[in-house]
Amino acid sequence: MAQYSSTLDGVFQAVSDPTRRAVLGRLGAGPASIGELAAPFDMALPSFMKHIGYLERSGLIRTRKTGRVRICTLERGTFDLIESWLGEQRSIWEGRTDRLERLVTTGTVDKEIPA
Amino acid sequence: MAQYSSTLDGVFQAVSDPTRRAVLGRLGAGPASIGELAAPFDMALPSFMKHIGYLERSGLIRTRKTGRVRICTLERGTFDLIESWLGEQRSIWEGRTDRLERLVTTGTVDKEIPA
DNA sequence: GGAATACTGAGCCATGCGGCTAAGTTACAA
DNA sequence: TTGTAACTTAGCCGCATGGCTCAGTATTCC
Repeated sequence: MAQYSSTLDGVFQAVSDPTRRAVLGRLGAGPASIGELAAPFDMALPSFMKHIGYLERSGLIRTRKTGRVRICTLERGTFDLIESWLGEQRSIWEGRTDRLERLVTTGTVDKEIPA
Repeated sequence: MAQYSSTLDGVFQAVSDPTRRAVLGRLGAGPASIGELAAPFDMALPSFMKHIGYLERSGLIRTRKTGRVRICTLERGTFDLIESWLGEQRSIWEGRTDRLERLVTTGTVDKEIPA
């Protein structure tokens, strides 16, 4: 229901777990219910639901409930956060010092999406 | 000394912390000592050293000690792990089902670098 | 040699994560 | 209306993370 703000922290954390990456892979092929998503894993449902929770809070997926079934869909746009961070990193290597200056003075390279 | 094996788990985990991302940003401009790297952060040195440890274990940086100073350098190649994962993800969206099949049967999209 | 610099190691603490079970709740089916 | 299916909530457990302090080691400088 609520729109979760996607942060690099949250996205990278979400994606650092193999179970969650597998779920993202599956959802890349199209929406699926919790039950379908959970099936391949030898894990109790409540445990699996925690993973879904992280993915949703990170903004990488969205879910909606229809009847007694919850359907999950991929939020492809959120992956751009990762890509743009990679790009920034590489642009630093290239020696574009404009951004570097800010980095040295503020000690951060974070770029968060506006809520 | 030891070559650490870079896994997606480790790399994403390492990169999910703002302090560590800032360090990577700084190192993008060239090697630096622990002291130089730690300076911008309001944090005790041993705490900071833990971050360096994670970065090194993930394979994102390398360090060597010269005299009493430890110098850190970026391992740019490790960033490719992230990029290739993004690429795989996108190729699933494109509908290339070869990889998808493996995904559905094994329940994983992991790709680890051989030790 | 003695002091200062630059880490390093040991260990404590609070919180978060990834798993579990047991007991709800809600919708669909018979 | 009585089940059953598909989550959901609550709460427990052990380990990891991110911070700290305090003490130790190893270089370098005077």
